[in-house]
Amino acid sequence: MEHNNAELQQAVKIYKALGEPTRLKIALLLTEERNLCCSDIGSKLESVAGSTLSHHLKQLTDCGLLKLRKDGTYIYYSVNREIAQKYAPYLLE
Amino acid sequence: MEHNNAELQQAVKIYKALGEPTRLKIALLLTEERNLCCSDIGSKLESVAGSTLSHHLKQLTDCGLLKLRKDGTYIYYSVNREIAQKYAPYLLE
DNA sequence: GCTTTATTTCTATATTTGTAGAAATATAAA
DNA sequence: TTTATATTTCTACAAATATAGAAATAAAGC
Repeated sequence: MEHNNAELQQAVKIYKALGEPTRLKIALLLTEERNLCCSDIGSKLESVAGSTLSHHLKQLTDCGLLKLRKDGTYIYYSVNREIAQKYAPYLLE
Repeated sequence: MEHNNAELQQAVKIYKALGEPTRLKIALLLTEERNLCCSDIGSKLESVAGSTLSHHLKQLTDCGLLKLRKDGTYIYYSVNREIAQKYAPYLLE
């Protein structure tokens, strides 16, 4: 097994990110529909403060699970399908 | 997407279990080598108290990721490869 | 029976984490 | 420039969690 330490740490980050109900829902939303922005996602969830959402999106992005594209004031998020395939194909089912 | 609520909750549990360094290491150990008992695992990790290990193994078992087989005083753990394949094939790489 | 070994449960504690309000930053539109 | 919208950062706090020591439980061997 060639799981070096850096890869192991990334795996922990990814699984930690997905091991929380709101973040898993966000990840699933973004596999169904690409290019949603923060407020789009907020409106599809129930009662999550903007600051909380931002915090969750940061974790999902930092671990490499989400890609983002900035456009003006908006930031559009999508799932990095390669990473999802490797670590959590359940998302893509 | 047919992710019903029960399945979603299991997914959260699985990813939460894997989102912690010690537990991820345990899961990886058990994909390499089947049928290790609690104390075998303890001796392959560094400085983890028995009670802590028991706690981690419970989480990994409760979410369905580990199977166990009792034999006398020993409990042998193995990875449920079907679950791993679905949720975290990274473990099997 | 007693002793040893394996594991769990109980209890406590320090740390991490999810949450949101308020203030700050950034960009666009009027 | 002023206003509105999108997002982040700061701050605080309650809840969850990882940890381990001690006691309890369970099974095997003597």
